[in-house]
Amino acid sequence: MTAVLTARDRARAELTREIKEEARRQLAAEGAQRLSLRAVARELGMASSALYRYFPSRDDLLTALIIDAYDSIGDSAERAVATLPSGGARGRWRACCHAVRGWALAHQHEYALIYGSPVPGYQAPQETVASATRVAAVLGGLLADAWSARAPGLADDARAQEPLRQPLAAQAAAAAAAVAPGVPGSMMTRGLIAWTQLFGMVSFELFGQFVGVAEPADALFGYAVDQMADFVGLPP
Amino acid sequence: MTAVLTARDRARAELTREIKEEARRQLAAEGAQRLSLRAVARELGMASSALYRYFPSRDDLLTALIIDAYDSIGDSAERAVATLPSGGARGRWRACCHAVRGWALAHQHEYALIYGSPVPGYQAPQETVASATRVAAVLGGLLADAWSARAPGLADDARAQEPLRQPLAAQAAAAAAAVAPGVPGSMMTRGLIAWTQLFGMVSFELFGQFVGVAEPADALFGYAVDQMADFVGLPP
DNA sequence: TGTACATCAGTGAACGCGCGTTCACTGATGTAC
DNA sequence: TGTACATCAGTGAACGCGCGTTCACTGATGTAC
Repeated sequence: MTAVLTARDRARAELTREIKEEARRQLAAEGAQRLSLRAVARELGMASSALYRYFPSRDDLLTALIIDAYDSIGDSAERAVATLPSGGARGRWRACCHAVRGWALAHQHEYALIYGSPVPGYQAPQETVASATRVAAVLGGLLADAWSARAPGLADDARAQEPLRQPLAAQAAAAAAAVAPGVPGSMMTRGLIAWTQLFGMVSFELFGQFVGVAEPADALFGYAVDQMADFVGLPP
Repeated sequence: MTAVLTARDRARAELTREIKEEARRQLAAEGAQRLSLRAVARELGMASSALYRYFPSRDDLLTALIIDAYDSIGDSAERAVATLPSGGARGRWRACCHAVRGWALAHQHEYALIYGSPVPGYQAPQETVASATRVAAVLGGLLADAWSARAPGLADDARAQEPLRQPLAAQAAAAAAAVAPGVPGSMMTRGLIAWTQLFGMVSFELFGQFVGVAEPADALFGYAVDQMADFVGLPP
């Protein structure tokens, strides 16, 4: 046994990647329900039974794709924010929100896989949680930055510190502890609301609710992003 | 030919209803992808080919269910508002939002059918639009009421009349003309944002994004509804 | 370094399933005269 | 009111499809001595 990968190990890693890539291609083309092990194997020129050496079942392949999708959109959001280290909280907020929408438009079926209706009969395992949290963590980080850099004594301050009732106060405190340390409950709750607004709007656009109402949705989206930045209390 | 329905006509109407009912039952139990004509026929004790006398294809049955679902949630929203004729715009706003969430929780797969990721290969025909608009029309109606009953000269007034850039101004004007006559563009745009927030939050709750974050989501939802009422400019 | 054995990847056939849709048919219901 | 014909509902068999998964197998790669 050696620390260097054997040829077998390398081949295995390589093929695992290829299987996921082909599966992702089919997912993008046809959607999750149409994704079939047999079609993936066919496209890869191997027997369908061979895939079982790599993924014990179709659900496990789906899980891998789900994790990859969460990581991919999380990456986008993180990179968008990282390229603007000095952009101010609002600039980074905008960048993050637009990165989310951009990723969603470019990966519609992957977006549907993770933010759309759950695949029937499929139960997402615990392993997806860490990846699923990344976008929320970026937004939460911005709230935390803005809060810790606040000008003390502003009117916003008071509003951000309105007391909340239980169980909302406890939920907000737990969420803040997880993604936005130091942020008070009321501001955190507003952050949660803005979070649902962001994905609600992207989903409406992708899933066809904007047909005849807001097409293209670029302007509405940009406006909403700024309104929500105000709403959560980011400085102008 | 007579105005009275023949026995044949009555039987046909009856069976059409029964088919939709059974289909809805399976939809609720298993989700849209698992809905099959054969299973419906089996449950009804008839040959699967017999269903083709009533629906030319599976997609047509789906369309009928989609329209029924939109009408059902639209009914809920309309009735919730109608029972509070003197409740004030905010009370009716709350009632409408809670009716939407309540319906969604009680009809999860039907909700997913109309507000979740589109069924692959299925294209919603034009006939669904009228039913799909009903909830938005209720919310828009509340905006229109609040706007026409406003106390002139308030600060809110000015904010509601901020000018918008194109194409947002045109989209907002068209939306207002459709569901909220008289409402200025900026207020209408806020209404659209609140609309996406409402369904975004319901979808997050139903589709599992709140796991470990906001469970139960009642308190957060109630809070968000009030925040959005403020946001669109409803009086307290 | 060479050999004997164990591990693993990949094959191809098969199982068992359920689906949407078509079609020629039988028998009942409705219609025109 | 009675009869001849047309319309329609429902049947049952069949077509053709694709799927996930299992299993006994072959041959290549890795490991221990």
